[in-house]
Amino acid sequence: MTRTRAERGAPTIRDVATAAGVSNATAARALGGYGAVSEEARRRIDDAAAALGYRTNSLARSMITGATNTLGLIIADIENPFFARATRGFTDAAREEGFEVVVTNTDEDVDTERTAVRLFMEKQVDGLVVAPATQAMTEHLQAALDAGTPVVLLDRRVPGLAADSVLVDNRKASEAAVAHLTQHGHRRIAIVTGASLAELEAGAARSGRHLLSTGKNRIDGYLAALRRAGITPQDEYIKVGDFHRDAAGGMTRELLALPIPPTAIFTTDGIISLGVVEALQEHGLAMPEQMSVVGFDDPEWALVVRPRLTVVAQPVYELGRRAAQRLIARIRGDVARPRRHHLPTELIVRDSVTHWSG
Amino acid sequence: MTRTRAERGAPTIRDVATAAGVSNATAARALGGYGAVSEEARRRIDDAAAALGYRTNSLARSMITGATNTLGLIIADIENPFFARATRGFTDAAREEGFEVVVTNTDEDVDTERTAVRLFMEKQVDGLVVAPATQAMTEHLQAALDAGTPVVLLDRRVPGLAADSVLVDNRKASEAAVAHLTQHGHRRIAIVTGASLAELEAGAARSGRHLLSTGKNRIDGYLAALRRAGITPQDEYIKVGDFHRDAAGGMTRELLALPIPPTAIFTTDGIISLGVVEALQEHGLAMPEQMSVVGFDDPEWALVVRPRLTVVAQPVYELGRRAAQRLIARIRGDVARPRRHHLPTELIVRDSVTHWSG
DNA sequence: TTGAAAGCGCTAACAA
DNA sequence: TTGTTAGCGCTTTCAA
Repeated sequence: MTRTRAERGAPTIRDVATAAGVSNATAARALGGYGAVSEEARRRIDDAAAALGYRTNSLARSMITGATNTLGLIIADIENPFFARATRGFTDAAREEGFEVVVTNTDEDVDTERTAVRLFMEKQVDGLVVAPATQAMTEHLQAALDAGTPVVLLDRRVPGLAADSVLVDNRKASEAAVAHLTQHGHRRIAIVTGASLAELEAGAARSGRHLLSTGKNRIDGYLAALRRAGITPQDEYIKVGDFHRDAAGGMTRELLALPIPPTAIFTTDGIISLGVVEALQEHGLAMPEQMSVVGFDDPEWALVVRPRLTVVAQPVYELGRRAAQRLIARIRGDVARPRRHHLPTELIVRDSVTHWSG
Repeated sequence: MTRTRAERGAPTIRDVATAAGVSNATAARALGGYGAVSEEARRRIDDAAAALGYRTNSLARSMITGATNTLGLIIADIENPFFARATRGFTDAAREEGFEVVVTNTDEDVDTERTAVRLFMEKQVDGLVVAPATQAMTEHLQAALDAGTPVVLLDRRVPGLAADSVLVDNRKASEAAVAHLTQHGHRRIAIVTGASLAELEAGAARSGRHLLSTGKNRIDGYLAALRRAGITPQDEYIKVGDFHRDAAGGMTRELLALPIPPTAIFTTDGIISLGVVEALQEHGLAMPEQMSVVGFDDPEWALVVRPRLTVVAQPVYELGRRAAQRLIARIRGDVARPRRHHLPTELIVRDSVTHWSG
């Protein structure tokens, strides 16, 4: 099964050329759509190609042109609706421009990410979009850049890396979400958020250092909103776990078991929102009367759950599109100074927040 | 930006060989991990490679070996949680075996599917997994097979195509779901289901011909369950639209506007379930008292919606894994007769069905 | 164990 | 407009 085309009997340009009675080069020009070919020759070549069932070998072409028309996409988890939607935006935009997409999940693991970058580079992808698992340990991204492969960061930034990033202003968006809570009289407000494996292991979550830019900015926004409202942040209201539903549920139960539990929770991601809402329901807590909730990202179920979930939504599909567009611009030679591309967020007020006058 | 490696200054095996003072061939053997190389030479080559920052060009390798270690995955929509989860299973299993994955969305469009197959073949993928948009017009799949590229079908079968398929017994699963309804006394049971664009345009939905094997089998299962219960199927209770939430909502409203509306609805897909539940809520209908619902697939929100959704669940992740495993077995030379690989489904009884004694 | 040489299927000068 | 001739970077005989 591991044979060259010829061994499998697949016709090459040479075969087509012979059959059409022209030279190798002429057939290549007609089939490749470059250079000048007479009508007459083109017809004979097309006929011969059709008769033989000729198919281009893009590997051979890429060897010479140096372009594979393929983009690498490195994300944490395609199953996470955020990444699924961003991927959709990315692949749609890529296709519009004639590019294909190779995808890998890292599960927020830096080693996996490193391997993916290497593999994609070896495959000669024309560019990479990465949602990096950490801010530190990103030499592999720098190496890609050094090798001349454009890199665009999605959803997360890496300070010091000369690459475009496409994301929302997470700090501002979170501040708006939490301000919505303080404006409703809440003063005991918890945050349930996620971090990558490496960071959790490093205890970074605690210290607040090395957090994903996104996670860190969402916590910062939370803290800023509290401060603005004259509220002193409390450590036991800040929960950092991994990006899974069960982890979020566990953190919620810890919050509820506190001597003085919070009256509101800010969840920083759709999957976390799900875990939190589920745990609150299991606990028999009435939302929003006994517990208000604001989520980040607008999951598909936000409208069918009761109360309907109030959220800060980001334009996820557009994030993916923009990442592709920026990357392709770079591939095509754009040498402008790399910058941060911020897309707007929107606070969507529904029913999961109520006034607190405890 | 479209330059060969040499032009970008990327070192090749030749460069490493020169630096290490050995021949091209010896360096290749050491770096490629094949053939015999002395300890001494290997050390010098590895050092030189590291010093130069050498990276394999897998395109060149694939040209010769005829294998790209890449699998093509062609699905309708990565945003659909069913496909997202299947994709995750697929890529996880592929990676375990040393394969990478290229993905494309077809949106159930046959032309897009055809293009994707051609592109992937030109890229010399080692094999293809396809969730085909139709049963008819599948010459492109036959062509792939003819060219020696293994194909495995995911979730849907194509009669007459000599390819493995990995899916559940949709007829049986649907029959079980609808039987659950008849056992609860329901006699006016509707089905809301999806079909591909081509089929909808062809009016196939009406005639029941050319439906996706999966869609068709789910309708057949529904009809069988009705018949078993001595119920005569009614055309106006059979709704076929596209695989989108809004379409499902629209069909639900049509059902509710009927002179004699159904007392229960069977939804054949997670996204459709969402649209249906949403429309029922908007309509102010009490579930399950005024309307019972059974869904196909177990969406993430099934536990946070009230009533919690009763569903027939399929092992989606495992479906993706199995597809990858079958494909890789084929790539490695398995020539057993192609067969259907059925995975088990499970009826998960929750709260969205109640007895009807109208 | 090593090296020389051929060639995978295609594109890209260059000359005619 | 066409053909000739070199390769792209690697693997793979074959002989030494």
